[in-house]
Amino acid sequence: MGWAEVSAEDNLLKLVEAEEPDENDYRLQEQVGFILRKAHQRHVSIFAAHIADLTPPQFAALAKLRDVGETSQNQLGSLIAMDAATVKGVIDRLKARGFVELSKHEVDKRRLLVNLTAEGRDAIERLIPLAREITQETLAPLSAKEAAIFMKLLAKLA
Amino acid sequence: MGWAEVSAEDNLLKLVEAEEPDENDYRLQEQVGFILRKAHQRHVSIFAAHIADLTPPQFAALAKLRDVGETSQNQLGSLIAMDAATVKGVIDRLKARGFVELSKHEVDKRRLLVNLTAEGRDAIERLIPLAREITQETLAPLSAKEAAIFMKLLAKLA
DNA sequence: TTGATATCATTTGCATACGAATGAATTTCC
DNA sequence: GGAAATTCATTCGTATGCAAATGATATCAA
Repeated sequence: MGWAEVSAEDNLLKLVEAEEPDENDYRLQEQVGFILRKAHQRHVSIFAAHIADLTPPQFAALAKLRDVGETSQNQLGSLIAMDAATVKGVIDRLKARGFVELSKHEVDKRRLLVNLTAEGRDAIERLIPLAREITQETLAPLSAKEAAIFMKLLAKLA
Repeated sequence: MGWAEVSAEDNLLKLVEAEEPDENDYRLQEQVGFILRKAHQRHVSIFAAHIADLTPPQFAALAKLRDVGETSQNQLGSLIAMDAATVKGVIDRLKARGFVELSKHEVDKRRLLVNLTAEGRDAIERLIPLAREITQETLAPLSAKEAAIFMKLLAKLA
């Protein structure tokens, strides 16, 4: 096969590819959702290796309560991106462990107020240094500059 | 208070800060794990809006079976990042819907082989174009160049 | 004021996700 | 060949995560 024929075939191929970029070609491992799920799994695993007795959602609830003080259960949920059903379970388990206490709102009787106990406050203060390590280890595959770019883009996406 | 005194205080502050960069300052919403969780939630929500009758893990199983053909249940799990317990539930539900069929490995009697049914193959072929839209919409907050960078860094992280 | 809406919380049902324990079958290694 | 280790799959328990339905309370508006 001569040089010109190969070139013609190449050009035809390119034309076809331009029309149908990847008709039969769907690569699961390159899809953002699939990799996002794996990255999240990896982070949860790193978290568990550093903080064995609390899950990331439980930690998030304690950390946010430390920031904002007493809030209603649903309000806390919206601050840490959990719907009402999910946050209830998280708070129930934190209450069972003595990290938070619940009380009724005086005025609005619908609201259930959540607050840290002394034990909960001790726990979150003790765990925050470990959480810093978790963040570092999660980002460890990236250079400092890459990590900064990644965080900016990830925030845009979330 | 004189100029020199202010300067001395500033220097002291800077020294202290250099030792303890952010003792009391832990911002949950800036931690990679927290944002990763939110980004993943957003993607799942976009997925559900486009593909209502299948979850992302179920879709991943079908898409991978389309790629590799018949495999054992555990092997499929490792290809799509699911442990044995999780993949079993996913495959059970796909089987109940007629998308996959199970058979015993002739030689190695421990293995449970999974394969697409004709219906499963039709479904995945039909859904792949929607999955492309899901990827696009998930990445929509980023420019093309940003998306390319993000995917490269995310892959490094996962 | 009261009737429609909206908000807060709970419950149920379903679907990941994973550690740990178990049992069956296979492989490895002495 | 046979004991030990490994692999495949299942089951159980616990913990998110979300949709949908429900009940109680609050707010809005006619």
